[in-house]
Amino acid sequence: MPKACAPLRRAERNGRAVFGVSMALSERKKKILAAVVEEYIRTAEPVGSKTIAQTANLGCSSATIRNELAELASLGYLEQPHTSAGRVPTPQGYRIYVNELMERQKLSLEETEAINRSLNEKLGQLDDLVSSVSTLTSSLTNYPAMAIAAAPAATIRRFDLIYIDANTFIIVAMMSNDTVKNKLVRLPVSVGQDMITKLSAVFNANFTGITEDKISSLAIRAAERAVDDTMGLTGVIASFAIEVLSEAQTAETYVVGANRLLAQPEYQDPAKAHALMSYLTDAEHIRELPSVYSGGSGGDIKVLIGPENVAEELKDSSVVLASYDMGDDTKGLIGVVGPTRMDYSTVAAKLGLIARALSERLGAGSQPPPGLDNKLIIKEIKEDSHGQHEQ
Amino acid sequence: MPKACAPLRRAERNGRAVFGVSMALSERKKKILAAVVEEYIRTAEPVGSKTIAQTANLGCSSATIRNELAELASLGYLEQPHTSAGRVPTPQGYRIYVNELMERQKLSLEETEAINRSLNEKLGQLDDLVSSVSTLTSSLTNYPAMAIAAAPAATIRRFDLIYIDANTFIIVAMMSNDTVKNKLVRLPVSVGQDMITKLSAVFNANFTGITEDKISSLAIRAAERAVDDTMGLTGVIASFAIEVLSEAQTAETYVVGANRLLAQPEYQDPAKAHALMSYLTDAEHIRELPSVYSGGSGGDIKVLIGPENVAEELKDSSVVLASYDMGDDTKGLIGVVGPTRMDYSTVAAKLGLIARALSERLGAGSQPPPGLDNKLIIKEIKEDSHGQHEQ
DNA sequence: TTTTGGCACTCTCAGCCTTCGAGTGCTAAT
DNA sequence: ATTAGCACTCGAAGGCTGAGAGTGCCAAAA
Repeated sequence: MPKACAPLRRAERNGRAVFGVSMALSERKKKILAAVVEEYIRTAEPVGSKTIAQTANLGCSSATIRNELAELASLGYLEQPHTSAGRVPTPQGYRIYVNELMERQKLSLEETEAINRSLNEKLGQLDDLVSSVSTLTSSLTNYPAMAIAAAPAATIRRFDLIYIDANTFIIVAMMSNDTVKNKLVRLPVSVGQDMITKLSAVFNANFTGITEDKISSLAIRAAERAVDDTMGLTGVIASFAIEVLSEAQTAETYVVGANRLLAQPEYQDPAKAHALMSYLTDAEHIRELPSVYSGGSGGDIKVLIGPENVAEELKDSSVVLASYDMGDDTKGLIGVVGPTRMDYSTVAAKLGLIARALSERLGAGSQPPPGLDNKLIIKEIKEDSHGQHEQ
Repeated sequence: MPKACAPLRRAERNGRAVFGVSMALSERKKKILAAVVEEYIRTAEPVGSKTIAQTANLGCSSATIRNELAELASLGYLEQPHTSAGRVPTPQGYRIYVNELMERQKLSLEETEAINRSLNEKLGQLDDLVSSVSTLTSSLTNYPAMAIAAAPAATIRRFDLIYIDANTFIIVAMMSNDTVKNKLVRLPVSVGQDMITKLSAVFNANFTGITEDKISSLAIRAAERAVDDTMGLTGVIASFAIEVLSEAQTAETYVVGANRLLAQPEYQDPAKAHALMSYLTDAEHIRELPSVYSGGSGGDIKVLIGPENVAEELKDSSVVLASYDMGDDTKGLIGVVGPTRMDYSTVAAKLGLIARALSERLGAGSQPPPGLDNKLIIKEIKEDSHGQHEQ
């Protein structure tokens, strides 16, 4: 019968705060809550008083723990699936855990290195940044991951028309966000080099530096007259411009590893898994995430637990988000979805590391390139080529 | 007691062929087999003699059917999950059904139109052809779908270097398969317009029309000397060329709608679903499909039933493949994965329709463009810009 | 010789009951 | 304030049973 178990200070009794709100749990309650959450995260089974008495070594007996558990339950941080089962954290319980109790996990040196290594590799392998980041995050956390690159409205900085032959030319548009878009145009009629030059001039004069909504059919008509275009070439180029602009506006999203959900016991029910996977699969839904992230400024990790999510489909899952800086005005977001019983501390640590690493690489490398090591430059500046896509 | 049930010809008795092999099932056996397969496809439940006696109206009693079923079972076309259950088709049973019994389904006019309409829409909406085709196929069949565009080794037809400012230029490569690749290059040092011109000339002279393996470091060194390059610019451009060439070689693949598996009763077991989904998620695996398709020449539909698949993961699923013609030498493949109890006739019909429609659109539109209707041209020739990706 | 009605038999599935064990809540003692 | 102890609750697992679906076979009918 050890006596190591310090009695509560009077004011703390019953878990009431000394002043006001519910923020004051006795030290012991905190420890117990944390133990329950961690044990439950590990095993996915309701946690009983005995287990806690053994693992967390407060010097209390299971009976004492039982009393504490009952109070934590009446405070709304724990609940019982049924009368004679152990306790399971409620969303509020997880919230307290994430906010106050969870120890910010330090990844081991090996892990950190492993992540850095993968980052280097992956960023080179696939050429679509958003896709690689998402793939990487998913495989590092073992949860489905999403990545978003929200670009602010871009404009076309400059047009180049490359004359190939009488029936063919290429449109190249250099965008304000330093990406380059192009298209090959084949014509059923001949066009001269001079026409191409004229077109180029007109478009550079009238269609650069403006956003999509500023392109009026009037302007297109005007351009058509200006170059004396009877073949609809102006239209072709204008369409390209419009398309490229609207494309630059919509955030690029990627979701990878949805199938990993099936490994989690909470998604053993195929109907549940299906519902969530379908939700994640729709890019529209993913695009809504940044508005949700709003709170945390750069680098911050935001955790949305169960019902804290707005989307009905996510109500009993959790989402962890981190933002990274893409150098120009672009902000990227990476996130992970999982059961509420998610390993928050590890996920948060990994997401944070990835986000920071990305910000450094992209943020730093972008303005003045660091050197002329080909491989590096290529990977850093690279942006628009095309590859095969996973999932 | 109807007498409509024609007796078997003597030679057909016991399902033995008149000459040689097993290809001769009595008419009645065929009808019964087809009925079992179709009923099982519909309900996913073992089919009993009574059900068949009622649905397929051969004028026989259930007892007769029972005898026939027993023979079909001993021939290996049907099996029983347990002694007192109905019959379920074996892979061989499905094979006979697909080869001989299945009526080539004619899609209704509405369906055909619906598909054509979606094709028009989708081909315009998303800009990545392979992705759209895959998405479309999946949503039309309600099974996971994959699409592959296998390109024969391409070469670079021509380089253009666009000078932006002292620190910046764009590389544009026009490929032999009529796609265009580009990259923006930022430099830490200044380059003159003249240098850019020189580089362009050298690369157009020495690095066009060759495949990746023909680019030697010797040639790059030579080019470097030719333009008197001390800044590694040659390397940057060469790297780009190599990358773009190898990228053009690897087949572009896309898999969409893996989550649809979860709707099928045979994948209610999350472990199974997970295994298959993970398999499908890996682009490497998908790239192996064309070799499997080998058999069918263009337009043909190929069906792989259960154990006919080479990959272990597909051994109790089926795959339906169709190829389409992408105009140039490129062949595309679309496919659908599902349980062996797949609705082969509908899926085959839909896949066929999609493949034919694609071949027409892409094959026809490519050589001499049909007219100068912008929207159309844009969609048909379009190939390289970049959008958001589903899934 | 083929078909058919009939019957015995088999096997699964769903429901019900029982048992077992984990875990609680309460109480009395410290 | 803590704890040991005990009665109690409840779900999960196992066994049993009856119902139902379906078969296989046989003898009679066509």
